[in-house]
Amino acid sequence: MGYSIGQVSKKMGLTAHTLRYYEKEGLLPFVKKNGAGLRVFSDNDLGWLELIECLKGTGMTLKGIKQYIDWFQEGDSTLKQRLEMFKEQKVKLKEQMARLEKYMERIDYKIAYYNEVIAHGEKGIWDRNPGLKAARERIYGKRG
Amino acid sequence: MGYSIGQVSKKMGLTAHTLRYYEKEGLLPFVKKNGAGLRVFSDNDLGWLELIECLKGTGMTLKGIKQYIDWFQEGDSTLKQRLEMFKEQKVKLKEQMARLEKYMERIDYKIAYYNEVIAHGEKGIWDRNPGLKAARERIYGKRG
DNA sequence: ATAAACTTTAGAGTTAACTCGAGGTCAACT
DNA sequence: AGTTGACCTCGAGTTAACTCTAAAGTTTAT
Repeated sequence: MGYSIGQVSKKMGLTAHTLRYYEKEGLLPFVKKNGAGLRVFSDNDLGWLELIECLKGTGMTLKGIKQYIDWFQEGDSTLKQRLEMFKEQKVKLKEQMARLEKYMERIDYKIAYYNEVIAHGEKGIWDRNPGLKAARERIYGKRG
Repeated sequence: MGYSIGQVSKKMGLTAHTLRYYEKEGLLPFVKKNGAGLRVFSDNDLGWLELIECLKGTGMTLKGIKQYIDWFQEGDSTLKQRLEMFKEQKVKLKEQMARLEKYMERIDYKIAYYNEVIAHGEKGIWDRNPGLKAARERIYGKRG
């Protein structure tokens, strides 16, 4: 029910330093301290950390995340802003996913290319492997 | 056949400053200069910039990208390293894509949640909308 | 009871990746 | 001839997000 900073550090894959830094930046306004001044994280705090991970992982800055947390703390008057923020984040995320698909194609091509060159040398590679040639042209256009 | 730094800047969405910075860091070893000392980018250079974008976009640092370019310039003796690098990058990219799918679920949930709260208030939300409740439990587990 | 392990704060330092500014060259218009 | 605009180099400055240190207090294990 209550976790030390070290336990949370392990669970979330963040250093204790980073957790304190996040708190200092206003990202963890709900974390309590016990009588001795040690932080005690609740399950709810872990939920916030997962949300922070999600937003950070989809390209939001800590400042943007803090904005959301501030809105949350302001209460119901900011519901629309918060919804809007997630909608924007979803658009960005979809773009990002599309970009990664493209990158994956390019990397797959590179892997196929290097496999081919390592196996049979560079000479005559396009005649030998028309599929690779097609992939190359799909990705790079005429040039390369 | 030859592009100025300004043209490349527009084409690639990078500032001229950034392009010069990349060159200084050893990421564009093939860019030529004309008699007046102005950079002249070729189509091949644009290809390199696209690869840089791809590797950067899949989480590689500029230092890592430079490593690849150095290997490339060393010639055939580094073919295996280069293949290995792309294979590793592919693994990371797959992980990243899986992470983004998770994040998308969470964001979709948040959007559904805020839509519901804005439309009908927070009271009785779980009874009113069992699908939302199920989504919530799928994403957050027991807590929230 | 005492050592080892963990946590605290405040503040300084680091890293990656830009980002900018000053001062200068050069070609093209007016 | 002068102005405009794009380009050059060099070096300094900025930003985000950590990352670390020191000195002190707390908890846990023997």
